[in-house]
Amino acid sequence: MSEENQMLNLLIENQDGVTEKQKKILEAAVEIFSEKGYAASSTSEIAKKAGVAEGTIFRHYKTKKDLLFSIVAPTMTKLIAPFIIRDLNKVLDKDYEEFEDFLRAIIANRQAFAKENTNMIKILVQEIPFHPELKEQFTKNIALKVFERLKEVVVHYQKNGQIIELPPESVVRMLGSTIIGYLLARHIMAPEADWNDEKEIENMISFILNGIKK
Amino acid sequence: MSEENQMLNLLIENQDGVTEKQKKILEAAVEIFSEKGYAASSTSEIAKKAGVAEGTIFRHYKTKKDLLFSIVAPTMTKLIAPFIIRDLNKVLDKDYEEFEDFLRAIIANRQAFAKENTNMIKILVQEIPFHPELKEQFTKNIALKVFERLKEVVVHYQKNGQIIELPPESVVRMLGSTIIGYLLARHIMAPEADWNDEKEIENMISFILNGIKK
Amino acid sequence: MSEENQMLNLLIENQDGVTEKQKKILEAAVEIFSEKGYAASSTSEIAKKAGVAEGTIFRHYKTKKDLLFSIVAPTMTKLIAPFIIRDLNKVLDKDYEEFEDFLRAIIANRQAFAKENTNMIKILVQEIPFHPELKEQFTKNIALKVFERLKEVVVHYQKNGQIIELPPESVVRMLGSTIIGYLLARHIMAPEADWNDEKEIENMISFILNGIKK
Amino acid sequence: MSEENQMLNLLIENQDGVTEKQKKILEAAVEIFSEKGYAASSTSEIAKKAGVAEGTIFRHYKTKKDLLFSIVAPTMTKLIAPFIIRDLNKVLDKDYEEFEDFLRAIIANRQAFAKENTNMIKILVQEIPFHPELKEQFTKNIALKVFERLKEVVVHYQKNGQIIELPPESVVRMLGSTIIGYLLARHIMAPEADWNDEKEIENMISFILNGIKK
DNA sequence: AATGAATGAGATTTCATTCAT
DNA sequence: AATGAATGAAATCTCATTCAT
Repeated sequence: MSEENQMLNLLIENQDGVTEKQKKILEAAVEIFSEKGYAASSTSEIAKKAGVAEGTIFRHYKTKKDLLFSIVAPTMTKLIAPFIIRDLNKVLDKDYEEFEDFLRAIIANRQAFAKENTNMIKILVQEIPFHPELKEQFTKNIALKVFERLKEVVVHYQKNGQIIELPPESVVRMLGSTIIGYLLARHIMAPEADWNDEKEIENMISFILNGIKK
Repeated sequence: MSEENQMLNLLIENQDGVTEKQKKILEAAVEIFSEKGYAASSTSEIAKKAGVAEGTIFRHYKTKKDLLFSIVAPTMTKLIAPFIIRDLNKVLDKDYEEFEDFLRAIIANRQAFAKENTNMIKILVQEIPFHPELKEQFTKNIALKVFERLKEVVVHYQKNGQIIELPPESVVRMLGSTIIGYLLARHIMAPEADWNDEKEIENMISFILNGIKK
Repeated sequence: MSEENQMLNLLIENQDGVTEKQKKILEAAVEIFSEKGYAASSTSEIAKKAGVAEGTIFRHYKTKKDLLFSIVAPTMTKLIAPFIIRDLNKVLDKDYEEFEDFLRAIIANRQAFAKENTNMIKILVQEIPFHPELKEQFTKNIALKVFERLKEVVVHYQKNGQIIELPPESVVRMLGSTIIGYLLARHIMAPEADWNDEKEIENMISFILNGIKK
Repeated sequence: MSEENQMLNLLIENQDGVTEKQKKILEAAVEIFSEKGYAASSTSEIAKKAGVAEGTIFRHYKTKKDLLFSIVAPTMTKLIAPFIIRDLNKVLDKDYEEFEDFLRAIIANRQAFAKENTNMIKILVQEIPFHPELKEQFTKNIALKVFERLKEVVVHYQKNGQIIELPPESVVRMLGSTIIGYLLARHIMAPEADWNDEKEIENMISFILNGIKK
């Protein structure tokens, strides 16, 4: 389980004074929230799975919503966005000569991320639409920041003549759709199907670069 | 409101013996489910919005889950899939000479669908992951059927030399990702942003056909 | 029990659409609140004593506080104040020639009231200090109105030379202290002691009129 | 604050081995109990206000009720009653010639007491009715003793012809009502109103002595 | 068919109290 | 002595569902 929850582990390590029980609570909550959705999960079930008394949950998190937010919010603000930015910086710094190499790198990177954070991603995807506070944080801390950075990347490769001169926002959106679409199908919607990742990714890169016109 | 719920209206018309109250219940349920999610919606709120007594809901639908299913299931089995298939048939029958025209037609068609069924789509997207029965129906009745039909279309255009010789499954998936990604962003995630649909769609078509390589 | 809760009965009769169960709930609540105080009373105990399910309480009163307020607030605004005013009006209209007769009448009247509303008075006395909303209502609807009216009475008897020329506010306060002090001791603090009401009241009247100086 | 809690300070000084923390706990408890009532106060809130850990309270007081009683009981048995008796003795010893002077002295004395012990008085008044043990102590240690002593005083002044020949119990009760009624209004019920103490007291004395008959 | 009061199981939350450190 | 994490019993409250009218 622990390998499957990279973000959660970082989240726990990142705070100090987290007791063993608290850790168990967070782990149980992530598992149950991701499986049933926040609203359909009961604190008593979380307590049971965590092996603590129900009261213990509320000693650490004032309300059930608090528990959700203390999982989701720092994951967005402290973990996801910074990591993505950092990775994009690496990419820009190393200055992949070829856009194709950049593409391959970023897909591999996101693929690894999705694999290691399936549950957390499920929670984000499911709960953000229902909690305006989360939606706002998501927009401000992830969507906009990552979008901006990716636009810079695109402009960079447009300048050195490797990418077509479409509006960079559109390019980013289509890039995003394609990659995220694949990752959702691969890890969230049909993880049990048997996928030939390598080939799928090669096809995807070729699609992105050349389209499907003969 | 009624214009925004094309599927719901068809759903209602398609059954006979649907009373006025039942209609109100379904309308209220769709609205509330899509706004808060199934698990966080209460039957009493639905009753209030529908202007009926709490008991009336249970006269028509044995359980709350029944209510959800009687909205979602027939929408999938009787409405969405057949419509898509029918539209795809139209496309094949009319034999759009150019794949680009086909693409343009199908995007316009799905765009119209998304616009007219925002709430229903939200419910589907949110609830399918949590209800295996729905997931199965979705897979069997929509995903597979549509996928199959689209594959035929792709093969058709591959045969007449307009589409590249990638595995048709991959082509369909990438086509799907790109189009669905756009529609979700456009109608579900950020419907309030001001979009220049025409231009976005042109860019998308050009991306699908030619990729982004210069 | 019913005879001991005149105000409660009026309260119930005064509203329409009060079900049998609701009546039982109000009766049980008044009894338990007056015995243990609001904060120390549990809704489950009230439900048990009322012979209803706990949920039934919350169907009629959104919160426990709501239950308290729906007992206390209308008692103050609709029952106590109007009744006192009405009685004082009777007094003024009948124009008791002698202040002493007025005094005797009002004491008898308040004595009867206290006897018939012990529980309700206990609740008022105990809870008003802890709930600003109630305190405000009490001040506005009872204290001030009754005070004003009593002042008029005092002025009336001052004018016709039966009462000394002290500031009427002070006279009213001292009158009030004496009478309320007696009633609280008699009905709330030591109701089980054996009281010779007639004699006590005569002494009190004589005290009020002549003081204790020989 | 410390000046406002004379009894509390005496209470603390009167016991030995009272640690600094214990003192803080008692101070916090008095403040919170008087503000919200015993039943509505939580030990955790008291701990927070006292600046100690939650467990620390229970190191010194076995239960929450213990905490209440260790504030209220000794205040009644060791402090209030002895003080009143002592003051009354002073009065008798000094042999105020005039009953009026005695009255003035005792009112001033009680006024000072009320001013310096508002919170403690609030707690007594609120909690005694709900705790039979406290009620009994109050009756035995305060009510009866003080009552007895006051009766002696009254008899004394009746003998030397300054007080009317009513039953001394009634005289004491009416004296008590009048004075306590004023003090409660003045310090507990409407402390924020602006009072002209001197004048009020003069009126009260004149009322007690001469009644309100012209 | 429709109502809406009533139910009771279960959800969230509070809180006095215990106990290992 | 002091801490504060942990407990679990009980409190408040919610809600799908039933049923008499």
